[in-house]
Amino acid sequence: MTELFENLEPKKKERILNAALEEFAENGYKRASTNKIVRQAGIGKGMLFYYFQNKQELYHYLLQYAMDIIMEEYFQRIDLSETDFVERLKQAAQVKMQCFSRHPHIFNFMGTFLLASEEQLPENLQTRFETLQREGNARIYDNIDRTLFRDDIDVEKAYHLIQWAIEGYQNHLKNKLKGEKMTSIDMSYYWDEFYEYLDVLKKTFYE
Amino acid sequence: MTELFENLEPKKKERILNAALEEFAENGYKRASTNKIVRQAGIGKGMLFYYFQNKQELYHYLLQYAMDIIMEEYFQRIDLSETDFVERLKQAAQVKMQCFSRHPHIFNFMGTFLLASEEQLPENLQTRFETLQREGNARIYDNIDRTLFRDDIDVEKAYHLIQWAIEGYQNHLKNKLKGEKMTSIDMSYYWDEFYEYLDVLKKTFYE
DNA sequence: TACTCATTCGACCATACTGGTCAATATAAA
DNA sequence: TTTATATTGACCAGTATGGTCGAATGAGTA
Repeated sequence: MTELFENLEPKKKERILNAALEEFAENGYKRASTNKIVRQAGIGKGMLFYYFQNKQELYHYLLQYAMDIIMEEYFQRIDLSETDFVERLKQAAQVKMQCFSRHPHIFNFMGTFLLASEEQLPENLQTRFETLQREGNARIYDNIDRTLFRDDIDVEKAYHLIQWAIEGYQNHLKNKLKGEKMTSIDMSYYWDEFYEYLDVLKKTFYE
Repeated sequence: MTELFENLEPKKKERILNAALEEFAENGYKRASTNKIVRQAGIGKGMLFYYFQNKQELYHYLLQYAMDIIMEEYFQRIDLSETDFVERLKQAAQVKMQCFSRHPHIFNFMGTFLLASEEQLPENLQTRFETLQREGNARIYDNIDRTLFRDDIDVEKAYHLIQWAIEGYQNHLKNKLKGEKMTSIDMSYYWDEFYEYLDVLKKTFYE
């Protein structure tokens, strides 16, 4: 069925993808409205069900699509040769930001999916998802130089605390910038602030 | 209108409160269903609109109620004489947990309210809400002994990093225990683990 | 031109649920 | 018995749902 969709003009395809990702991101699977999606995408109702058999097939397609992007444009680009944990996370944050600016709805979509886990996935998607999680973990923890840490603390705990702190900053920023147009914001200020926080983390957790 | 509700048998009152808090917590204001609330509370549809003029009045009542509880059973019980920042947050976490076990839906309800901010509040609730926020901040940051921190880092940044890290642990725990019945969990293990994380924070951020 | 076949649309469908009403009761008090 | 209060759920008009389908359009071809 979906070959029809694949062969669409890229612009139209993207409009539909974005509309659908956004709607599912905001409302989860069950509550997302196909009516809103077609309205937002600027196509007739019939087309959506011409490309996809039903709402569920569309959703599964989006999941596959989102996982592919996160794998290829985020996880795979995290530099495993960087052995400094904080630097690794710094680089990961940069790559994530690039990925986000190219695909603004992907992360919200995945976030809603993770939070809700509303419906059982078919097996291929389920295993794909588990692979994704494993790869994500590996890209953060593999090949880290543990000797950088002060030796009076548990390194595993340090990993977690640093990660939580960084996620905290990112959430804090997301809240602060909520509502503002991303294009009109000077990000360099926030990157600098972010780096300052990272320096504090290094100073405190490294010896 | 609400005096009728206030004078209800406590058990019935509580059933209605819990049903409503849960429904609004899960769905936000607009999507919450009064039908589900009455079904869950085990009362007839008519009664809800006998106690409250309409959905909105019910919602505002719940907001007031939730804010009162958070103020009196959470914020006010945070010990301002504890000047050690980490210890302050530790004690706050304990008090929060007590409050949570007495009122399991309050925090989810407030969380959804904060996240969505769907509708404009009447002035009295709005100012009440701002007071609550101010008090919450004060209870965390007032009368902290800043000299405990190592002097090669910015104390304000340390505040934030520590707070984010602790929130991170709490979220991590919430996810981990999601689905499990709270009553069947041995919390003492997780408290110990939590304290270990706090010790790491002290070791790293204090001098 | 005439015929074919892939696209595209949106009115339409049965179904479900919404917040809120109200006439009918049950219960209790006087 | 009368009066006042509590309680119910069938009912209302309105909205939204996922999905269908006949008709129209357009492109390519013979």
